[in-house]
This record gives sequence, structure tokens and C-alpha cells, in this order.
Amino acid sequence: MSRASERAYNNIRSMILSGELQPGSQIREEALAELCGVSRTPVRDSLRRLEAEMFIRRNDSQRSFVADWSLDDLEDAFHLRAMLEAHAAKRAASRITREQLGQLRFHNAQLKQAIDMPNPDVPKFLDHNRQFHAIILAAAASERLTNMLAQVTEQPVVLRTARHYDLENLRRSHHDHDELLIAFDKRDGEWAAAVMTGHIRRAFHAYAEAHSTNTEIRKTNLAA
Amino acid sequence: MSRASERAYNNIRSMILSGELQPGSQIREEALAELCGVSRTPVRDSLRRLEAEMFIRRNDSQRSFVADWSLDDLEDAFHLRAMLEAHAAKRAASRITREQLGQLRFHNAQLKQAIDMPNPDVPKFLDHNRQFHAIILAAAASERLTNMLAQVTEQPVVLRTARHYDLENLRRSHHDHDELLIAFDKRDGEWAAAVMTGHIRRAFHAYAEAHSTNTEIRKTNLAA
DNA sequence: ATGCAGCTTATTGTATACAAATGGCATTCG
DNA sequence: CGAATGCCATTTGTATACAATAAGCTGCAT
Repeated sequence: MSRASERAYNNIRSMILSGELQPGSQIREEALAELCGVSRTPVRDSLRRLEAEMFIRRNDSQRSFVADWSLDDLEDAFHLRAMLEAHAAKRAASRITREQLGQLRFHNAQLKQAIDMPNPDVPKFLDHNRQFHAIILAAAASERLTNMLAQVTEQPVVLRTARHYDLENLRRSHHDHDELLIAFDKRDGEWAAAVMTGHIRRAFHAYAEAHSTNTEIRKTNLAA
Repeated sequence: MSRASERAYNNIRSMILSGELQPGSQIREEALAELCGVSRTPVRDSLRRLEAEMFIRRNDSQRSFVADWSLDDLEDAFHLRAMLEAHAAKRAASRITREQLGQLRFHNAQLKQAIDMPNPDVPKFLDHNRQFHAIILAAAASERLTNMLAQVTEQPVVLRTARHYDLENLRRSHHDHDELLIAFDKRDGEWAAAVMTGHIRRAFHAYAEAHSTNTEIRKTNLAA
């Protein structure tokens, strides 16, 4: 993607993810254009893309709003994600190369290291976690699957800031990865898929927990 | 969508599906703009959309080409479709209303009627078949799922013209629908999902069969 | 007071001109 | 003769002006 267009896309997307653009609020093309320092043309491109990715929705008269997701919507997205990632794991089991397996082991060791210390380095954990999943997706070798997962993986939910990373959960994630590695080693697609399903379901419940806590906090603030 | 933009999208899409734009061939924005009688702006919108839907792909330098799918790609798409439609059936089983069940019965009766006659009316069959699946998707009540399925349902494969509709296959489709109706009636999501999986897998093999026949014909023509 | 008509303003859609980038061709140098 | 390089043609990207459409407001009539 070209420069202005890419800049606009990344800017708007991160403004949505960070909550700078509030869920439910209307967004105007020209305002975004100014914020991004480009003209409306690349902004419109970005909005269309973000609409396809369901970060933005439009009313009948084409006005754009930041998507606002309920917990049900979130669960729906996680269900789809679990299904797709399990499918990816199954495909990966029969296609993954020795080299990719090595990379998986590397990232899994790194993310373990990130939380096995007095001061856990959560961003580092998340980064290696992301790469771990990316390698599996690459090994699955399905462009369509990759595209679809991209649509369902990053959720436009604000709570990222208040997200409290439960260490116990991160450790369990690491152990899931360990088990995935064994399943891959044995080329057992069914096993890999089953582990992956549980792995993502756990992620959902952690997310949902954080979400409700977050919502309560917000409610408390409003009441005060 | 507004007029020019919508026209451009529909035009280009149908040109791809009909084979008027050949798979693998480059497409230029200005040429399409003239063909559609609009400016490049709405054409660009359409191309972006079609790219997201994988009807079009772009090389490193942003030039657009009509997608050209191998049999493997096709199978990949059908696998994903089977998974997603099975998921839809499962969700639908617990949510479908009496009224929707009635509509399903109606369309299934109609499509049976379309092929249970001396001169089978295949377009009519296809239309009611489409509506049958649409109702299930509506009953599943997941916008994300709907979007995803749309991406994987219509395949940019030319063979539509040469497609030979095996009556036996159509009858089996009808029977699958019958079984789905019973599963829905009993609110048995697992059963519905299983039937749907088989239903789509069969569709793939029918498609693949037609595809290879078609390819052979084409090869023969080239050789002659 | 309330609801509707018509106008005004805000916002998006489209066309077009121009800028940037890419690919192909020809020419030249090794 | 082949490969590299620079120029030209083609194609896409961006900005901007203008058109169309929808929302909101004002004032009038009931």
C-alpha cells in the first residue's frame, strides 16, 4: 500500500483500538483527513477497508461510526476464531517444516522467559505469542484462512488499556503451546486442533472476565 | 451503496464471473471506468472490495489481475465453506423460528418441484436453493459469519457456463435439505452441522468433477 | 404547543487534474 | 552478444473541486 493510504489506515485503526475514537461515535472523512494529514481520498479507502473488517459500521445514509461490540458479539468472534485457528492447526500439523517447528520452539521458549521472571515482560510475551500463531498460520498455507483470521483476531474493544494480564493464564497459554508442539511433532492434526480450540476458548474467557471487570469499573465511575 | 459505485461493482463482478474478464488477465482502472461509464473513483472502490473478496489480486506494484484459482484453491475454499456453513447450521438449530422453518419447507418443496418434472428447471432450483441457505444463515444470526460466508461462497471460476448439472446430485441435495429440516425440528445442532458438512462436501466434488471435465475439454480444443 | 415544509448546512459521492511510481524498450558499454 | 542503465509510456495514487444527498433547523400553520 502506498504511503498516504497506509498512514491513514494505520492511524485510524490505532485510534479505534486505543479508544481515542470512541465506540459508537460518528467519524467524518474530512476530520480524519486532517488528523492524518492526507486528503479524503486515502481516508475513504481506509474507511472502506475498516468497514470490511467490521471496525466501522455505516448507517443507511452512509455515515460512518466506530463499531461498538457487545459481549455476545465478542463471543461470536471468538467462536469463529477458535474454529478457524483449530482448522489452521490441523492443516499445519501435516505441512509444517522442521525449520518452522524450530521457530515455534524458539518463540515459545522466549515467551516463557518473558513471564518466568520477577518482573514479567508482558509486551514481550504478547509479541512472541503473536509470532507463534503467525508461524502456524503460515504453515497452514491457506491465503483465504489467513485473511479470514485477520478479520476476527484483532477485536475493536477498548479495554486494552485496563486489560489485566493474569499471569496464571499466560502460563497456561505457554503450556498449550508446549502441547501443540508435541502434536505437531507427531503430525497429529486432530490433537493440534483440539488443543488450539481450548487455547482460544480460554483466551475468550480471560477477555470476557477483563471486559466485565472493566465495565463495572466504568459503571462505578459514572455512579460516583 | 450509491449508484455509480454500485453499478461499477456489479458490472466488474459479473464480468469476472462470466469469464468476460479472463482469469489471470490484467485489468486497468481506466478501461473498466469506460466500460462501466463512470470515473475511476468508483471503479477503484469496487476493485478494493473485489480484492478483499479475492476476486482480484494485485502484484507488488499494485497492478490488478483477475484471480485465477487452482483446484487446490477451490478445495480450500470449499473446506472453509463447509466449516462455516456447518457452524451456521448448528447455531440456526437453536435459534430458528417456526416461521423460518416454514420458509425452509416452502423453498425445499419448490426446488424439489423444479427438478421433479420432465424438463428440469435448474435456474429455479438454484434460486430456491440459494434462499434455503440464506434463511439458515439468517437464523444463525451472526453478522460476522454472514460476511465470511459471502467471501467463500461465490467462487470466481469460469466453468459456470459449461457446468453440467447432474440431476442425481440435485436430488441428493434436496434430500440433505429434508434431513436438515428434521434436525432443525428436533433442535439437534450437531446433527444439522454434520448434514451440512456432507452437503457442502458433495457440492465440492460435483464442482471438481465439472471442473476437470471442463479443463479436459479446453485442453482438447487447444490441441485440435 | 406541535408537526410539517422548505431552506440551510453538513457530509458523502464523483469526476478530473496532476503527482508518483513502475515497467518496458532502446541504447550503450563491457 | 549480453547485461545494465536511463528514458519514455503506462498505470496507479492523491488532492481538490463540484454534485448529490441527507440531516437539522427555522418559521409557519394548525
